[in-house]
This record gives sequence, C-alpha cells and structure tokens, in this order.
Amino acid sequence: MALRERILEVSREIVRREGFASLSMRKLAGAIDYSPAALYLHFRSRSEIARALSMEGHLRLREAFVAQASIAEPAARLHAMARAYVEFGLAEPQTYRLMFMEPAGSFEAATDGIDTNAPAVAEAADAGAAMLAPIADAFLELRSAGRLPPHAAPAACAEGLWASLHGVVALKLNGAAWPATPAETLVELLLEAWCKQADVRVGDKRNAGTKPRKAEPQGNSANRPDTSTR
Amino acid sequence: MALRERILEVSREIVRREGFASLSMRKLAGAIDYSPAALYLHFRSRSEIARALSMEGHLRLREAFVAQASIAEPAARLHAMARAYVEFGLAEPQTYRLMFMEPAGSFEAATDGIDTNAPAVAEAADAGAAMLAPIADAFLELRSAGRLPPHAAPAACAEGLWASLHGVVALKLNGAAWPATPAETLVELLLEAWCKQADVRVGDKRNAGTKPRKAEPQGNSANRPDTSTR
DNA sequence: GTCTATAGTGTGATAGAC
DNA sequence: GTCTATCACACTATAGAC
Repeated sequence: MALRERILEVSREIVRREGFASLSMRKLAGAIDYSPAALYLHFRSRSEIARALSMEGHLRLREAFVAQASIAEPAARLHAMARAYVEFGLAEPQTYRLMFMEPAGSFEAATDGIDTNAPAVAEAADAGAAMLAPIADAFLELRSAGRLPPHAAPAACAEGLWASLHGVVALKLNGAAWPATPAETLVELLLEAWCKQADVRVGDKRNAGTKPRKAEPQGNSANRPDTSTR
Repeated sequence: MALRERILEVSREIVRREGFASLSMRKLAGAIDYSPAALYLHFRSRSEIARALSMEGHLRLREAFVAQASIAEPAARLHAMARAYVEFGLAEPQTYRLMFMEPAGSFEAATDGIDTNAPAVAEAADAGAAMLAPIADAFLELRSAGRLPPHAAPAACAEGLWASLHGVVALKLNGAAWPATPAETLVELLLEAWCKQADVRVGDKRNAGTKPRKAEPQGNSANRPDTSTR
C-alpha cells in the first residue's frame, strides 16, 4: 500500500528531472527496487501514472493561484496569478509538459475500458475548470467595474489569457532561440494588453516605475497568506 | 537525385496525415518501395528529414504572411496575419507540431558533428526572424502612428503576439476540452487586446458588426495577390 | 546506388511459478 | 504480492554483397 505512494514519489522525481518520455516501467521498477511486473499491481498502465502526476501538478498550480486570492484589486490579482502560472511552468518544465503539452490521446488511450475512460476525461475537465475559474472571476470583477468592454465574456477572456500565457511558457520550454524576449517582459506586455490598467501594481518590486497614476489603498493585501492549504 | 525529392514528398504526406512521430524509416522506405538503407544515402538521419520538412513549413507560413503584405492599415494587416497564422496551424496540425512544438534538442541532436550543427541552428533562427519581421513591422507602424504606447518595443510586441497565437494553436491542437472558446473568437480577443483599434477590419466578412466607427478607404487591398511565389 | 541481413537497443505488458 | 522469464513489438543505423 505504501508502495503506491513510493512509486508515485519516484516517478515524480524522474519526470521532474528527465521528463515523462524517459520514464519507462523498467527504469521506474529499478529505481524502487522492484520488478517491472510489480508496478502493474498498483497502476493499470504507464499512462495512469502520467494522469496521477498530472493531477498532482494541477493541484500545485491551483495552490499557487489560491495564494494570490487575497489580492483585492482584480487587475493586480490577474498579474500575480499570471506570474505564478509562468513561474510554475518555468520552474517545473517537465511537469508542465505533462500537464499541458501532451497530445490529448495519450492518457485516454491508457484506460481502454469505456467505463474507466469517462472519469479520466471528467478529471481533466475539472482540472481545467478549476484553473480557469479564478481567472474568469477577476475578469468579471474588471468588467463589473467598467474597466473592460461589456461584450468581453469573462470565461472567454480567461481562456484567452491562459492561452497567451501558455504560449509564452510553451515556446520558452522548447528552448529555441525564439522568443528572445525574457518571459517576464512578455508577461508584462501580455497583461498590459489584456487589462488596460497596467499601472496598478500592488505591492510589487517596480512600483515606482513609469506613470503611477492611481495608488491603490489596499496595499496590505500584498502580504500573501502562507500556502497553508498544503 | 529525384529520389531525394520523392523521399521528401512521401515524408511530407506521412507527416501531414500521421505526424512526425509515426514517420519511421521503415515505413518511409516501404512507401517509396526502397530499402531502409537507401534513405541514408540522401539524408544523414531521420531528424534531417524533420528539419527539411520544418523548413518547408516555414516557407509556406511565410508565403501566407506575404499574401497579407498589401494591406496598408497596420492593425488590419496584423489581424490578417494573425488569422493566417492560426489557420495554418489548425489546417496543418502535424506540420505545425513539427515546426513549433518539438523540443529544441530533437533536430540538433541529429547532426552530431560540431560543424554541421551550426548551420542547423542558424537555419532555425533565420526562420524565426523571417516570421517575426513582418509582425514587428506592423507594430512599428502602429507605434509611429501613436496608436501604441512609446515604450512598447515592436520586436517584443511581435514576440508577445506570436506567443499568444501559438498558445491558442497549441492548446487547440492538443484536442483537450479546454479552451472551449473557438479559436477565431480567441484570436479576435487577443488582437483586440494587443492593438486597441479593434474596429478597423478591412474587407472582412463581419464588417457590419458592432460599432463601425471608421471605415477604411483601401478596401481593395483585401484582394490578396495570388501565392505565386511557389 | 541499392540491396539483404542484422546488430543493438529499447519498449509496455503479461503468464505462471512461488 | 512479488518474482522470473518472456512475448511481441518497435526503432535507427550500419556492414558488406552486388
């Protein structure tokens, strides 16, 4: 029983270091000093391990978002969440790959049964919804405050911003020469474009910069609460 | 000699249909009715074929951009190029994957020699630069016209917009449930955000929509010149 | 230039003994 | 629960005959 946890633990480490592609059942078995066959007593297949690890990743990402929830000003909160997202992706490239850059069929093909397939898809959809919800909330607040055109659907905006951030991370992870612009700069540009209130930056390092038009009163919200969800 | 072309031709077709991952030397050899060994007389390795196909793709993408070059209004040109980009990605998912979603090491590892490695990287960088240049040009025009904040570097904006578009395409190609919003809608949102002149849509289908504030005179530029570069 | 044959290495998953 | 042994594949790339 503890073995299942141990398998996940070691898998997590291998994936983090070498990527899921290089996680083979043989290698994994060797790392936990068991025979390959033993793995199949706790996981139906290699892809099921992938799904488990992916879900773990989504959980961590969600926690990173929750840690920003106390920021009252919606644009600043969006900023913080966006930065957290990109930081997560760059800090754990292989986990991010597993979560967002694996072709859809990979996991579904694993659970071949029709019944067992459904929960997998639902699980993935839930993870997506849970990630997008706080972003959409922030957009909704922005729109309610008249800082966004009324025809901008919060859900669509959230997906659009997410896609943009994913683009930055994905290109950076590929390690090519392009884009040459640092990820942080790209994120700044992105958010400046998405919510046109770029001057509102609560409790951030470079607050003195450019044009400080409107200082937000709730500066205390910068003290992010500890990630005690864990 | 014609064999090299034939190899590329068949490879292109296989990749287009099944993706590069499923292009094996055996399968390829079978498809052209030669032995696997014959392939290595024209290509050093499988990855060299990948590079060739990727470059072909970049060429086609560039042509799609050139076809929009006659649109005088920079925001409208950006719109058109963005749409062309996403259309290309969605129309040729596997080629797009090969071009932008393959980890960087894939091709470089192929040409193992140190001398032969350099041109490969240069080639890739050239392709990136050639793709970004027209986008950056449009942003430069926008800024010169005072329609973009002066601190927005055109090159960075171009990379930012590219990353955003890539994010949309990449997520859509993965075939997951998210994002649920159609790609076209996301692109509209994206561009509305990036260049805040969303009402300028030259010669487009849904021109009558929303708020037609300023009709552009050069509607004739919508007739894209034939892609005769080929 | 092109072939046959094969080396060498990897993989996921399972049957059946203990 | 765990093992050994193995099935049944796939792959890139090369050696050497023609």
